[in-house]
Amino acid sequence: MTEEAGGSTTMSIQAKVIAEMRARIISGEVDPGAPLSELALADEFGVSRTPVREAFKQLQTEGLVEIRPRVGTFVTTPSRREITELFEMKELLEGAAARLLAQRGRVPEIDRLRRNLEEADAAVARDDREHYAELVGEFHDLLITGADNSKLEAHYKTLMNQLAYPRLVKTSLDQPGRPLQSDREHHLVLELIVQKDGDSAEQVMREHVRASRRALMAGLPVPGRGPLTDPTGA
Amino acid sequence: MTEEAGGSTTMSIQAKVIAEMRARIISGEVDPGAPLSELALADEFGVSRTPVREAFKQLQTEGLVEIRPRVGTFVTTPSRREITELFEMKELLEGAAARLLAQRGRVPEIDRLRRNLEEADAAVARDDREHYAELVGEFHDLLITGADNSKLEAHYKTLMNQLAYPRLVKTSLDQPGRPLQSDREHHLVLELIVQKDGDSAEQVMREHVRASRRALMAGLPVPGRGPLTDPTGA
DNA sequence: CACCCATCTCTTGCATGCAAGGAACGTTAG
DNA sequence: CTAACGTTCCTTGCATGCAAGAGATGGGTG
Repeated sequence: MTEEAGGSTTMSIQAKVIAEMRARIISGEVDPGAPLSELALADEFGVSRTPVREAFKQLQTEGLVEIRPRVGTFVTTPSRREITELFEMKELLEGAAARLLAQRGRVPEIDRLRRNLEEADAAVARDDREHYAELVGEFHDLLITGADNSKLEAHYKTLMNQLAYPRLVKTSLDQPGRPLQSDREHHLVLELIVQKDGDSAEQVMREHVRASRRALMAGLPVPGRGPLTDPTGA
Repeated sequence: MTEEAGGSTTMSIQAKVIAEMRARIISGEVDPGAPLSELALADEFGVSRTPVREAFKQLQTEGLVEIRPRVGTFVTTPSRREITELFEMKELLEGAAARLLAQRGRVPEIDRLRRNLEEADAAVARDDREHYAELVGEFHDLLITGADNSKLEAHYKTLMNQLAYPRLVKTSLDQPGRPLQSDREHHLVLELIVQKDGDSAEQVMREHVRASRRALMAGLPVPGRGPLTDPTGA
């Protein structure tokens, strides 16, 4: 959160552990609910338990792992309710970002959003869902960045990490017709932003988030199934 | 963030350190920018450096301290820009909370808000700013709690901690006429919530936050002064 | 056969020791 | 007197050892 991932030089080894573990969790490389042994990770990275332990502490604050004292550390498994809450926050923050960006007027991010949509149009046209998924991520990131509020950006990233969003996007885009619809909604939002109509931009953006959430939920396996065997998910 | 403060029993000593340090920073007991020595704190709490160190790690993720590698750990000093950003987020989240609460309809928090305002009216009437400040904090907390979104609540708390809000409220209430005005705005917001007019509730709540921010900034010492000697405040 | 209890192992929590890197200070040269 | 340099002290980063607690596993009993 504070330092961004980069080269391996000048990066403390615990920063590397944090970046690596975060990537694994977000990408789904490690399953939700899976136990993370300090010792095993330490051996794997060739370091002692200490930096691994401190990495866990930070990942816990970010909401990615859960440390149960004297028991173990586990990858967080968001309950259904939490997922709903996370999307509510996503809608809120992205809507606000759209409005803020509209208020800022002509800034570089606008151009980058334009280029993003040009590429996206092409990707949709040739049904390249993989690439389109990346562009969707970039679109939302650009929107947030364009709001020019570092706190909003930081909290947004935390939320997306908890959702393991990159993994989810593809699911929603597998819904028939969703990519085209999504692309259209992006165009509309950008247009309203360019017109400096902040209110409408926020409104449409929020509706877009809700739509994407619906498409996503529809593509999920089964309501009660998944790694949510844990009864703590109230 | 994950565990709430409570009795000293069954609480790991690092949790105690975290709670204590957080309280000190928020209350202003330690000045922004002040160095926090691991060793000194460890001695004071009668523990080793390890739990203090882990506490720092978490407080850093919460944005309350800054760990400069090989140099030291310091209480964060939000730049002027960051304060603006934090208030922007405050406005956003509290506005959303008001709307969400309005949508929820009749819930216990509504009654608690009513009782809060009754007490607040009395406090304002007898010019008890101290007590009113507490009630203001409770009002906003109840609003957030009433939104029934744990993520929103968690992020809100983090933001308020970064603002060292409890300390700021009193400043803003020292503006002449501000308590009465503030109390009125609270009443209006609650009324709109009861009427289930979410849109208006959000709008009025956001305006209220902006007003309180203005009152607060007006009461601050001097724009460029204070512990903000750090030129990083772009 | 089912259930309860003791033990045993694996987990993390904390204490401590050592090393590397900054920053500040005193010193010395110009 | 000023400025540059070398040294010293203080800071955190990491490794390791020990102890306490939770969970699993086995044996014993009703």
